[in-house]
Amino acid sequence: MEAAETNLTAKRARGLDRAFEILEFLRNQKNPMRPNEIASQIGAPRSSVYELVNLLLRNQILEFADGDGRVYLGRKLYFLGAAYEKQFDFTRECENALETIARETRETAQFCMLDGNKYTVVRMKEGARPFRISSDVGQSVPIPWTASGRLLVGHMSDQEILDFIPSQDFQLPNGEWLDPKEFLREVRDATQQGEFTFDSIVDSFTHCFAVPVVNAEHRCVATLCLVSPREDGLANREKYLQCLKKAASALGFPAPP
Amino acid sequence: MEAAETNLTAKRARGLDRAFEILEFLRNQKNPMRPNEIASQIGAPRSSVYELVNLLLRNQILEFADGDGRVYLGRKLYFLGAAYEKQFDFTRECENALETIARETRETAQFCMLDGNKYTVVRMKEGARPFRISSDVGQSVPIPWTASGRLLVGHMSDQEILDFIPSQDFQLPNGEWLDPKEFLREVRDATQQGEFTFDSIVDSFTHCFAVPVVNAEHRCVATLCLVSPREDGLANREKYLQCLKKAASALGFPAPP
DNA sequence: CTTGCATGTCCATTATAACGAACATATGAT
DNA sequence: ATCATATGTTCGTTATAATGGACATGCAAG
Repeated sequence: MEAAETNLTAKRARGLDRAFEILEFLRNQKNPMRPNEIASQIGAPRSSVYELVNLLLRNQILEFADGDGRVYLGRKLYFLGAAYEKQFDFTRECENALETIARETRETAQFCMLDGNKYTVVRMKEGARPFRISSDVGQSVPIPWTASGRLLVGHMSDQEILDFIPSQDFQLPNGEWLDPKEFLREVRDATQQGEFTFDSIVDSFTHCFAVPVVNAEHRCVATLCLVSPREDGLANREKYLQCLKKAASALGFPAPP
Repeated sequence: MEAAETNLTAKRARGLDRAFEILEFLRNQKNPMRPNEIASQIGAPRSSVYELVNLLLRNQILEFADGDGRVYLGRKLYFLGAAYEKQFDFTRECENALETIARETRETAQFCMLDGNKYTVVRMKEGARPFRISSDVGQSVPIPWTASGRLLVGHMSDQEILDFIPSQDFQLPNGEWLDPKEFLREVRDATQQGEFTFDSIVDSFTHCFAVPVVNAEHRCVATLCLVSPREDGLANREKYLQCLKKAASALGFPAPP
């Protein structure tokens, strides 16, 4: 056939990939949905989605969520996730660390990791202030928007980083574009210093602190961070950083992910 | 072809099913394994397993666990599991319930559900005794071996139950066989009473209490149970049951799974 | 050295999975 | 009544995924 020049000729997607696309989509929607709706939203053939959804239902990876045909993530995923958590048991130590940090600083403490090529808050402990600053656990956020992002990609080469982060993620919430060169500089700097702090890009009133949690190979596999009102952040900078670093070094991490 | 009489002619397995078979296998092994090893253990073609493992690695469903080719359940599963947990938020209430029960009784309290056609402990709070009785969270156990099992299948018909539970699961750990008829009687009785207690089948020194946690349709979707030394169980029977039932009725459950 | 085993890669074959399009049905708006 | 939209099902076609077997490598036992 002639139209071979662009290989965008609507390739067939693999069942496995579609399946995980469905799971990821439901995770982002945070609500049960109809197969039909899923198909149209993710741009997949309906017949394929129906078949996959049935397969996933059979495996308890999905479950019917209401008596009305809507499906959502299933129990099996919980069990598998729990098994992961048990093996790489960051939770327990992590919870302690966040507890300590939140108590000592009275600010909101977070434990963050990469989720694919996005940043996400895995665990959070809100601070003790009357007006607390918090964010959603499990949300996927563009890496360049976050302080932690500067540390989490520190083990990659410049080229790898640029290939890894979707280019549109350099557009900040206010519409401005962050120069990738500038970002790379900050990455190198942050990684070398073992810290990164800045006035948050995603709003106008918070200051963010991030320090790396490293594994045996000295690779940053997660971060501990603190979100504070700007003036308090500036006033307590050294104290906060020290608190974070102490907690981070106490978190012993095993294998290289 | 002639050999059509048995359709055991080594059908091709579906990628998705094999994939989940791999995940489930790793979950049971509780340890990272080589693709090769996985293939031989689950009796799947090596080439298929290698291809699937690579696909799963790409999707972060699996991760390399040591620098040595071994793979284990990945971070994405944790995130998906967390999303499930958030939607059907049994965890928070559940933790409270277990806490209360364990405090009031000083015995080990558990929150249990079905995992496919097995019984599993989802959450546990150990009691306050000098010698505590506990069991592994996340282990799959034959339904007939447990007190909770009598309640968890209560919504099915006799025939459905017998089809659902693998027949060899009626063989108890000591080798004896439990008569399915007897089991069905106990199921009906337990479901009607809203409780089941017995001297545990899996050991010689514990007594188990189980009460149902029901959803809006009055279907048992989980159980709360208590594991105590036999004499204490007998001595405190009414008190323990009342404590469990109070906690169970406080656990409000939403949709039908 | 040879042999065997465990591990990983590559490739041709063919059973089948993903797909699109047609069909079926209900619901609500015009 | 008519149309549009959302939902779910069925089926034939064809691209391709699952498979077995050949090949390559490293390592340890004989």
